[in-house]
Amino acid sequence: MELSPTAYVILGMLAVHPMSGYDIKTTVDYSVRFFWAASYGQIYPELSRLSEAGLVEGAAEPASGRRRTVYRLTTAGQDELADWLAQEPQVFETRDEALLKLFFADAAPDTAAASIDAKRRYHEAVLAQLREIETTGKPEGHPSVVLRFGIESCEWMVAWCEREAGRLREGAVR
Amino acid sequence: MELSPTAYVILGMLAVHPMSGYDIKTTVDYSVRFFWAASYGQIYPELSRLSEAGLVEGAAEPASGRRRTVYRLTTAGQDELADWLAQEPQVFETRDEALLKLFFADAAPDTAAASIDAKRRYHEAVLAQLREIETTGKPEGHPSVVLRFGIESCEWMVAWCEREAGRLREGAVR
DNA sequence: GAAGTCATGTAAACGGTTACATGATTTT
DNA sequence: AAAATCATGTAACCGTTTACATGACTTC
Repeated sequence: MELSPTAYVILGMLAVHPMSGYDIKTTVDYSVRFFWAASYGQIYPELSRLSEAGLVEGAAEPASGRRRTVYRLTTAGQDELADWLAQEPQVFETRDEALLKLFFADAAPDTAAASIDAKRRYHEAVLAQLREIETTGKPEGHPSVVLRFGIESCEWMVAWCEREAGRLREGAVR
Repeated sequence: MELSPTAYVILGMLAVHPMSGYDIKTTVDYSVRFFWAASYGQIYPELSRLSEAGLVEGAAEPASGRRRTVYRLTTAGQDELADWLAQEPQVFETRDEALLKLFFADAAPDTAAASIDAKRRYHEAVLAQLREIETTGKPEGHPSVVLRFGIESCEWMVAWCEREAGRLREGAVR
């Protein structure tokens, strides 16, 4: 079967434990969104497709009066997820507007410092969120490895921005 | 004016010196594509739009019989680029399928090593390309700062993958 | 002569975001 | 009573990729 990576995010989340589309969105926003975001506009239609394909199964489980559909992985869904995990990852993409502006900064050299600054602040903000997740969530297993990656790579990014901002101030680039 | 970031990639490239759509694509593939890719399907229509908006100007400059349109920035285009450079960068996005698979690897623990391995090989490949660009292109000014960022961040990524692969082999995660 | 490169462009499809709509429950 | 949260979904739009089409010149 050929599914979009975002479909596998859903399968992966349901592998941990059954949950609603709303729960999936909340969990994604708390975890993988830093390297794979997902919106309601994807999650709900994708859940329908996965259900039709027999990879997940939804059951009405109203919580305190609110209608609610909790999905769980089927055996076929577990197999599909395992197959995907065994395949070589293909997608490595970055969109970094700060690097883009820095690259073109010869056309307006006095903007370079602000671009590096914004990049530093972005990574600092992510770092704060990840540290929050580390202390409140106390993740284990492979998610904790990925979280450590996030924290350490952000630390590296912040350090690079500080170092390069310093070099700019010294006039090393012009 | 509200343009897509990819439009600014075009403006930025033309700020260095006038060139054709084909040249822009070649240059992008050799430089910013690691953090901002662009395809012909974007470049040619975007050049038309920018031309209509008066930000670039095209002139027929056939090279050895082949028809060819060389674009250059207008004064308005230079202003537009400078305005954009002065604005705070907004887009910071990463899509990393290896981290995604690693995150879900509790569902198939023996796949984790291969995902980290693939990530390491990806960054090694990029590193080789960037080092090639460094030796053959000898970039200066801000592009060289960005290139150094690319090289050093890739080195960090490769080192992280090696370290974490080692920890996995030692059975530190399960 | 074939393959590769220079060069321009379009159309379809895809993945994803944003905004909107709805409505119940819970918290302030 | 109002604001926030839980919960589900759709429609429009946007940016991007991929595939295709065309054709001339250059290199092997």
